[in-house]
Amino acid sequence: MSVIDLDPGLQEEVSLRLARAGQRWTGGRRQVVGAFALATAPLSVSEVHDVVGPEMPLSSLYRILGDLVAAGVLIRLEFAEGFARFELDEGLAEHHHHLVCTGCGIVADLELPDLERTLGDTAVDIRRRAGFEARTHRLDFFGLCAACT
Amino acid sequence: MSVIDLDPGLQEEVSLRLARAGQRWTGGRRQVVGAFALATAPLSVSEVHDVVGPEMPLSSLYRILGDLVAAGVLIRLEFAEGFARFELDEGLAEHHHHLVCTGCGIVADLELPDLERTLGDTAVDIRRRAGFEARTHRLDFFGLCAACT
DNA sequence: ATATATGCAAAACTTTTGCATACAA
DNA sequence: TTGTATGCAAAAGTTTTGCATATAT
Repeated sequence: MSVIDLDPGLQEEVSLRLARAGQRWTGGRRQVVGAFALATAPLSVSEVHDVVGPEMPLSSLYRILGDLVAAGVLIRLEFAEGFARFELDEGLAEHHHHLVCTGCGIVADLELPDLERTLGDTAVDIRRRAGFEARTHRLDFFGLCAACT
Repeated sequence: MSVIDLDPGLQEEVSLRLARAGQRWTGGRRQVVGAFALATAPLSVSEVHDVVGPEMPLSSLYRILGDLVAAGVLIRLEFAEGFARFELDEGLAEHHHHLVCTGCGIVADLELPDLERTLGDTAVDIRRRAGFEARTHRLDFFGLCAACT
């Protein structure tokens, strides 16, 4: 695998979150975080594996991904594909949503700043109506990408 | 398992969708659809199994769930739990969203009619901006339920 | 009668875990 | 040095599939 130069700000914030979780800033975790720093859409385990290289055993990769989720560096997503995807957690990347093409399966990131205010208001409303304390939300659109239309 | 009386309107629409997919309205599918007609939140395979009873082999249940998804009767969801959940597809139940408690894992349905108009506008905007033809969307809120707060 | 659906058994695929060794702090 | 992380091997959990039999139309 190649050495990826991480953005210093990202690196600092990631190692802080690892430290808070009692975790160390190791070569394996550096490689995996590097893969996500380059990504513009959520990555599957096998896509991360392709980036970090086959030298990393899948068992280690799964363990590292779980550790990074536990440390608040990654979040785990699923798109009804039968396997998990991961992306950088809040504060390490802009909050965004997803476009999922039901034709070819490609997943693209999408930022909707105008909608965020509305969704924030909705979260307040949900707390009043249902007593449910919404912390985060997830919004995905499903349809056909330009190539599949 | 007990015999569940399906709502006649639901039954008619489901058997229509099955027929369009070249599928038959069988006892097993009737039981499974019955389980979803009673549900107020997405069901996991094991929850459906609990309702229809242990006489139905898991292989048959998985096959029936796949068939019902193919026929447009159910949609498959995943909430990063490591397994799939299913619920009735559009037109067989009101369009709704989900509240997922990160404390106890419970998933509740939530209708947000006011937000639907905004999301529809957003879909139009996405088509203009990204050339992506959004057909449906999915919005889930994650946080703590009243009991877990 | 004929094609589809189901049950059983086996397997495939994703993900997790035990334990010995290697590494970060 | 000391506890955490990784590699290897094995297993667990979820989901899929082949084939013979049963069922819906």
